Amino acid sequence: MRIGELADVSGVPSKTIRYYEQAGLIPEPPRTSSGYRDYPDEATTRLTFIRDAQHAGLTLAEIRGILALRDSGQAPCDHVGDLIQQHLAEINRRMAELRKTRTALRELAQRAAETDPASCTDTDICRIISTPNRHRDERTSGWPGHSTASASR
Amino acid sequence: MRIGELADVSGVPSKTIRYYEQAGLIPEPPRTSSGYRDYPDEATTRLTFIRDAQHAGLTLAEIRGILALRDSGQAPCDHVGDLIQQHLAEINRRMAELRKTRTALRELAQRAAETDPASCTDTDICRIISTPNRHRDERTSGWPGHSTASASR
DNA sequence: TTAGACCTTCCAGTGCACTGGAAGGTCAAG
DNA sequence: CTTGACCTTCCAGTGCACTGGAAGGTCTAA
Repeated sequence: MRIGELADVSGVPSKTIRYYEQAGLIPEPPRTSSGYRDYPDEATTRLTFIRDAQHAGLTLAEIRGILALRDSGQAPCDHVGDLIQQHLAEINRRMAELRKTRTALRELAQRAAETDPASCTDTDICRIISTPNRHRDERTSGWPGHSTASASR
Repeated sequence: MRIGELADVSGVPSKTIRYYEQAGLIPEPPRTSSGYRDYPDEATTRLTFIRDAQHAGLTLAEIRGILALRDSGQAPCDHVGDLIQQHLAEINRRMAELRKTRTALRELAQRAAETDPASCTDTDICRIISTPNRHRDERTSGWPGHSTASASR
């Protein structure tokens, strides 16, 4: 498979695929006689994994580490086991943070549901909501006063 | 509370706090007579939320949107409800991706546990594992051959 | 009153993850 | 044999999220 086809099936641009190679995320593929990159089918799986992990918020450096671990396959010394555990802990940490954010958002949805939607007829208000601080020097300080009884953590 | 204290209690550098203000993530606080920023206690909660959401993989633009929604408080028109639902969907998407990554990592841990740790005595091998492609022009193409029976998705 | 810690604005630089474009080689169809 | 799509390398630029540093004002403690 040449780079363009891989780009099509994986949804990752050719440019980005070359960049990933250069960044050590995917190994250098064999070349055709004319110098074109010639990818095996597994390449799509790998790119899919990279994109999944990335959308989940992992950096390329972290993903590179995970992939390297995975590629090593035959040499899982204690150190590698530790690394895997570290990555798992990191992922669990991130999921916890995502859950917190989701909870905050659900509370918001709750508040929104409880207020009468009919009370908003002017589209300008919504525009203000979606783009804050576009209209400076308001009279108010802007700090929301909703119950935040002293800081946690 | 002045910016330095807020930085200390929240763990977010003063520079970054000013940057968040300029970026519309936190409102402009009142100033002391000498022009120093004077933050209310809620500021720490807000910074904590920003950091949580960020560690979860949300961009500042997304977080800004969520905070703006939250600040609006009293004007939840249908449009705002939609936005909340969009953000929730996005977060669920990200959590699904995080779960996929975690599953991949757990399989890895499984493989590592099944192989004899005593088979690895040389620290060099581990060093190779943690920093791939630092040693180019190897004889192998580098593509791992482990069972990836045709691409999914 | 002066040292030192803290604050202000402004502007420039950094690292990550791409992304665009130039300049040129390859290949199948017309 | 030429057109056009595809590929190659290399280098430069972009957007995001900071981060550092200059130049200067403020405040407390010795």
